[in-house]
Amino acid sequence: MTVKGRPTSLDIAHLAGVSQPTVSRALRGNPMVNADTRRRILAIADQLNYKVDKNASNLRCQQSGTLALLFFEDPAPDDSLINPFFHSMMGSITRACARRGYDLLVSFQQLSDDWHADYEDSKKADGLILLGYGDYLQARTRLEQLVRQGTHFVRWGAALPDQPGIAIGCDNFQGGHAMTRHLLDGGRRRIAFLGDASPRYPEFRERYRGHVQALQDAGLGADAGLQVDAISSETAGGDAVRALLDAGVGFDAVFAASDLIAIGAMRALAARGLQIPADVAVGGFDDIPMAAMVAPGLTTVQQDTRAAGSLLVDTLIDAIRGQACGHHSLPVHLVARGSTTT
Amino acid sequence: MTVKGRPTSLDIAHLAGVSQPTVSRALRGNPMVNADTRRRILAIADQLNYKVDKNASNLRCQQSGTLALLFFEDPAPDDSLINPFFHSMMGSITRACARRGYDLLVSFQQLSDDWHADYEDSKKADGLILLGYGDYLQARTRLEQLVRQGTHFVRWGAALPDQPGIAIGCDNFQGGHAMTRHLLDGGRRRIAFLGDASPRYPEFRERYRGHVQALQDAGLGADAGLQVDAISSETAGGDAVRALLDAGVGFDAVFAASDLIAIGAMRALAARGLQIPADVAVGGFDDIPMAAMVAPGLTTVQQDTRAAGSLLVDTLIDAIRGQACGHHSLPVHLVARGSTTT
DNA sequence: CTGAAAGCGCTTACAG
DNA sequence: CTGAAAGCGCTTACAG
Repeated sequence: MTVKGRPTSLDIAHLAGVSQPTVSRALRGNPMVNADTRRRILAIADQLNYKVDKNASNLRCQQSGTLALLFFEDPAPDDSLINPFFHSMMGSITRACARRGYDLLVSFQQLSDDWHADYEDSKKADGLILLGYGDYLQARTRLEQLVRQGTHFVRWGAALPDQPGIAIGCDNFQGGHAMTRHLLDGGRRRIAFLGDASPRYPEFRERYRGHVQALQDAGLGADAGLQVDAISSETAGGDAVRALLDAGVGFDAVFAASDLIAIGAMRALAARGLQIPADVAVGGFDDIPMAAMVAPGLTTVQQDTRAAGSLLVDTLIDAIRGQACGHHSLPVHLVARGSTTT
Repeated sequence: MTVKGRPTSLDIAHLAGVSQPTVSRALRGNPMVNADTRRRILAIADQLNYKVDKNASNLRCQQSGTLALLFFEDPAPDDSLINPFFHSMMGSITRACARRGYDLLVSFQQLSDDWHADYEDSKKADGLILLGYGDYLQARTRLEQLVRQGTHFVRWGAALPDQPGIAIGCDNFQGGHAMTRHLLDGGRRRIAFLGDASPRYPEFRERYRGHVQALQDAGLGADAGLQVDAISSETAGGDAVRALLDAGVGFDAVFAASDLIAIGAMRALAARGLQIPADVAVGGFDDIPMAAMVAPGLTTVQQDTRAAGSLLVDTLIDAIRGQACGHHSLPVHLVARGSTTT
């Protein structure tokens, strides 16, 4: 029982003495097929290590059983670290896809370029997952274009009402609020916020809004001089702290909009001889693995990447199947470590 | 100029007033096509946002323009950290694929399960890249099966002569040798080696062989009592150090077969009140981002993941195109930090 | 330089 | 329960 090259369903049909469509039916578990016939077919297929040709099958069925993950990275000149938070998301998305029986195409995109987002148009994928697309205002036009084209997609980001497409995110406002309340509870009063709080970065902005709300809840006002823009990198965190120190702005705590910023800030503080948390408490956001490794451990707001990955995949599959779905935001969880407590 | 649903090449043909094959030729850059005709076709295709249906194209051409990355992970009960080294590899493989014009399917595999390695059989991918497949002796049977089936694949691992398929790895022997020489140069004489040195983990074994060779080059013998098995995790590193201390084995340096092991070892040493590097110097392997973050910084052997990713992808594509290729090993580079020097 | 024809390997109505 | 037929959207000899 041998066949030249990879076997086709026609080869199986010949060997089983049935027609090719019957092989197809048996393989797909069509209940109409006689049980004996099915068994014979499956045995032969197994023996020949036959696998359905997905190109043929997908062409006929007009779908691919595949999702595409578009991961956007800054074209950093120094080839610096990708935010480990996204690594974690990528892992959970991969696993969620496997659970749902979808394959996953992964593509790293340059923010500067035109997006290479034609996986659905070329029928290689049934939908897209967008991760880390940078400046929201710049991305917005392209997101709207995807919506217009009828592309199925979900993105990780701020789940705000007026945004195009479907966004899944964590409750950034709540996270920002929790961190600042935690710092206030520890007796801190002058809390610097490191992170871009403009509409370009809606997630950071929400964290900042939560921060301001917590201050107000405590009867305090937000000091604009204590907010410093920073993108999510260690370098930016160090720069922000140095800018504050050099400007002579007094502060007893730092709330960094991401752990990478926080870690950069911790280094810069230590380099200037400041003790953490004695002189300055530091809080972050994400709970990347490094947060637990640095000394002292970094207090941070944990995002549940496992739930996030599942929800992204499930929501996208719902959208592909034509089920209406909207934004969704996930609860967060404060993890207290040595950088804010003694 | 509108079309119901996603446009096909036939739609373009109608609009351009040519036959469908001419559209196909124009789109693929066939030089036979009249320049004016081509321009007209491209303009229409662009306007309709037409993309070639990859399922149809791949079916006809019998290839997919896609590679599959099989990433094996231990079914760790605690959902612990994936070795960050593999994250880095994944990034460089993704980028290398993009450069070569291939798409990349990513699949996380459970070590325990049967491998889900039928991407090539089902024509979803032209070849496989294997990363982190655990115990080599257990994997060997499956690797041999892939070879027998004629599957195109490359794997990251020890590039040793008698292994099935094509392996790309770093020069583990050289790396092991360099680290131990570095520790000896620093005046250390009792160097514990943490890592499984059995044929189950050929990469660790090579690192160990390099270590032993460096000892011999210095006129020293290897003390079997100083080698402790450990898989690549912080937990295993901590366990190994505690086992040595509890057994009362004296040592003034630790050479961990991976950075994760080293970091676990550093924590365990610190917990027992030992100073790094004063009491015990610590060296690792991989140069994961955390190695630079821990205090003191971890001296380690850097693997060039960028070159590795490119080489894996290039070699696989060569193999797919029928070009003979063999194992390949990449140079390594010692990075000295505070864990071994003052 | 271009068109008519065949065919990649499936899946799914349509008959029987 | 099963087979003959059509067709998914391309690409590539083969004619002209």
